[in-house]
Amino acid sequence: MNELKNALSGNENAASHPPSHPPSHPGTLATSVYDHLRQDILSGDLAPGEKLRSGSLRGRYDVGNSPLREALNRLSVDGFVVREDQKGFSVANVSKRCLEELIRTRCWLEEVALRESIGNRTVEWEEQVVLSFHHLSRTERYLDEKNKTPNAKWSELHRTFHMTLIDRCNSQWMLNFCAQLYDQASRYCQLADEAGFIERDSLKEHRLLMDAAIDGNADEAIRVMLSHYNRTADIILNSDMEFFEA
Amino acid sequence: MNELKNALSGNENAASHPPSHPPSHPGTLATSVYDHLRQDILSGDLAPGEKLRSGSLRGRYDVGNSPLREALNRLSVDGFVVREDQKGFSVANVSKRCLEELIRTRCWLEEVALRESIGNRTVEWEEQVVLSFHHLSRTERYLDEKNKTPNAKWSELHRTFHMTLIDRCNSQWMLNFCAQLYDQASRYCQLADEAGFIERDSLKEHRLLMDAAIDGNADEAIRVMLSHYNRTADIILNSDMEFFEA
DNA sequence: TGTCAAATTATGTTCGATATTTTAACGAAA
DNA sequence: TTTCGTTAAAATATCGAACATAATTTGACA
Repeated sequence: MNELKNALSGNENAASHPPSHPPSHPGTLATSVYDHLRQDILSGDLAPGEKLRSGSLRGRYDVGNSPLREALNRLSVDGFVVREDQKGFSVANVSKRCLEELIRTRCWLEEVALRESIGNRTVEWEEQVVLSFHHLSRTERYLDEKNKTPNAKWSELHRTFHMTLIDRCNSQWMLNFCAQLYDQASRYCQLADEAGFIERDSLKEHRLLMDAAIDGNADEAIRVMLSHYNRTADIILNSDMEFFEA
Repeated sequence: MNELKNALSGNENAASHPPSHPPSHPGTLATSVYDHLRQDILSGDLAPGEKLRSGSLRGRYDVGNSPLREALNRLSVDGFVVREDQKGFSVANVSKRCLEELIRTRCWLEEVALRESIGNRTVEWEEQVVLSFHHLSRTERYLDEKNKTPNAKWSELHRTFHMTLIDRCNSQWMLNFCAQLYDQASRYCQLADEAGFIERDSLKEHRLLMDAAIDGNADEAIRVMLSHYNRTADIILNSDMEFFEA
């Protein structure tokens, strides 16, 4: 009967539990809904602070109560969704203060992670870094230059590049934390993008970062990376995001 | 309409999931089960690697399927439970390698957090540190010195002391990460305790840590703290825990 | 205009149905 | 006899829908 379906979807990597960005295979409905919800929150399709009523979401994703609840619970631990006992779920809010805290934390962690990773560098790692940069450089930031439609492929490659840099830090915990912070920051980027983003030469910054990293120059790599993050944060903070201020 | 409500609820974001040790009030059944399960895993009552069948757990906690599933999902993001699509849940495994990774990560994060916290220190904070140490010093490590029955009160105060130290790091993310790592490490401690723990003068170590911290001597405080963590790790690694290796 | 209670809505939970995985049994080939 | 592969049966996980409970709104009344 559906052995065929099984055979086809069979080769899905276990990949333990590193939050891989590309939606994992719809092994269960709950997981599928989790991926979709996460994507919709990340993209701003579900606005910050928005109440997540089970009724409307059941319709939106065409699923029952149980898988929906599972997805929401997982997201609430991730920090994308806020749960209040007896009062349901809502999309996590954003604020300038939260963004500052987020970026600060991210800089702390990635500085350590990058230094370790560079300290443990191998030839394979250097090649991965070079390759992921190359892929990034060959991909357009926006699908449509006019409307600044974000290119999902670029987002994925950008994430891969940054995660590859710290990949050798030798701590799955660290990688998970950094991935979580990356995704949170990415949400701010996408939300700001909606409100008209400011272009800049991010490719050059990434090249500098890569060069320093594969040269084993940890101090320089960290310097470049931190200023890269801080500049990004400044741009977002100065953008006129509808969700900011009060 | 509800602009007012939004404005009011606006500043209560973040703090997503401050894992307070004392079981939160049974707001919902799922939350209650979450607390119990977490406690039982932490204490080793549910052994590492053990399969968590919904049937037996439903009986154990006397609840239905949904709240149980909710609790398990939350725990799986916390890292106490491993979820595999279509194959259910099981208690996270432990290993020497995992412990080393855990401690390494913890040292990285807490070094940053403690330095920041000391940098931002205030009179109130110093008083909190002194007080939490005092409470700790007045509480027995074991309820029963003979059998080395762990004193839950001491565990809670110990956690509070360490969390108070880094409380002023000015990042809820950092505090959540450190709390998560603390709880993971605490699980190893409790498991090792089962297998006969080695006593040591931990109070003296804590006093040194406190003294350096309230003196604003960050370097010394960090030195003491890291050696405290590493020594703890060594003791556990050298204990004959039944769950280690194969 | 303010307060309280009924009505309404939404959330949390239980239970039963369905799909998947695991276990066990059986039999053929080495 | 042992090993391996196949198949049926049991156990388990996932899901949907009805039920119970709590929060919120509505509207009557003072």
